[in-house]
Amino acid sequence: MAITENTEITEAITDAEWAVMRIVWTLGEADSHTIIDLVSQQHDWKAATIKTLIGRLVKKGALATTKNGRQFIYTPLIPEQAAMDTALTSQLDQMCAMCRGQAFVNAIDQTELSQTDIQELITHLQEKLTTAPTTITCDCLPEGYEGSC
Amino acid sequence: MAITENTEITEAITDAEWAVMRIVWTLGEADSHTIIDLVSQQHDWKAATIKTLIGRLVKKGALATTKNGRQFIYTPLIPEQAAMDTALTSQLDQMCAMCRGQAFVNAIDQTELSQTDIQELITHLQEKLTTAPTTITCDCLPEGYEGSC
DNA sequence: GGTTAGAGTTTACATCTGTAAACGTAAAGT
DNA sequence: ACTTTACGTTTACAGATGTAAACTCTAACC
Repeated sequence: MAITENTEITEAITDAEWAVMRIVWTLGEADSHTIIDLVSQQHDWKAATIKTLIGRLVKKGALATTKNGRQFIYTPLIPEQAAMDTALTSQLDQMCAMCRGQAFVNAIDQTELSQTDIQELITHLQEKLTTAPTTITCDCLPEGYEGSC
Repeated sequence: MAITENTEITEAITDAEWAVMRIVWTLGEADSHTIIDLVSQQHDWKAATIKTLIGRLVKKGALATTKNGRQFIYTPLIPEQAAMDTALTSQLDQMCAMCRGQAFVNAIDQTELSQTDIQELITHLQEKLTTAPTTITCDCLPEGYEGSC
């Protein structure tokens, strides 16, 4: 007797759907009017388009609905940070293991980070350094093949 | 008089196409037989499928072809690191600016990095720290709205 | 109580992706 | 020269995604 069926929270959120989720994550909950209003100010999408995105997010278990009079209140069923982690990690997982470090360097270079963020990253990295391997092997070729990019 | 038409190197590489690109990036160049052979060992795809992917990559300007007898030699037209950066950055760009730091922390936690990588990251971060803002504002809502996630 | 507006649902449709068979053609072997 | 191979191209097709109109109700207003 689960509250929500929660068959599998793990349906990937598409690029367009991210825009909707960000609104709901930030507000905590929102009705469709609010979502449509705010998303329209960021993207040149018709209300109908945003309705479709909301519907798909509900169907894929990313948003919960609570009846409120004639309309629904939408709330996130998956945490924002978890969605971000999943998105980043799946992207990284398909890249050469050996090159991921450099990818981080470049991504971090191009990202505005707060002093606190940076300090936390440094701390984590220093901790990670204590158990880090000397080298990471390129995993672009199948088992048994040599090569590195 | 460009060597290659290079209309726009910026066509995104899809998940399946990454598998092909990684082989070519690692080998520097490869004929289709080699690509099909190696990719088949990593993915349960038919040769025809891999041929399709190669064809699409050529069409979208990610791979160059050089005739060699009855077949082609394929070479990357976009650098691996650039593709990785683009993929990561576009992912990050659609996430809340305020949460990106934490996303990095989590992603780095789940990624194996070499001592050298980590040290380079720390150095970069220490450098970045000198000009970092105290806080990053949540940019999930449209201009003029308050809110943070 | 009848009308209406607006919320959610259905339907639509082109393009992109993943996956693959079929085909045309020229090189390679006999 | 003839056949076979196999490389690249064309075609196929279902499901995902972006984008949006049309439709169905029911709650709200007069």
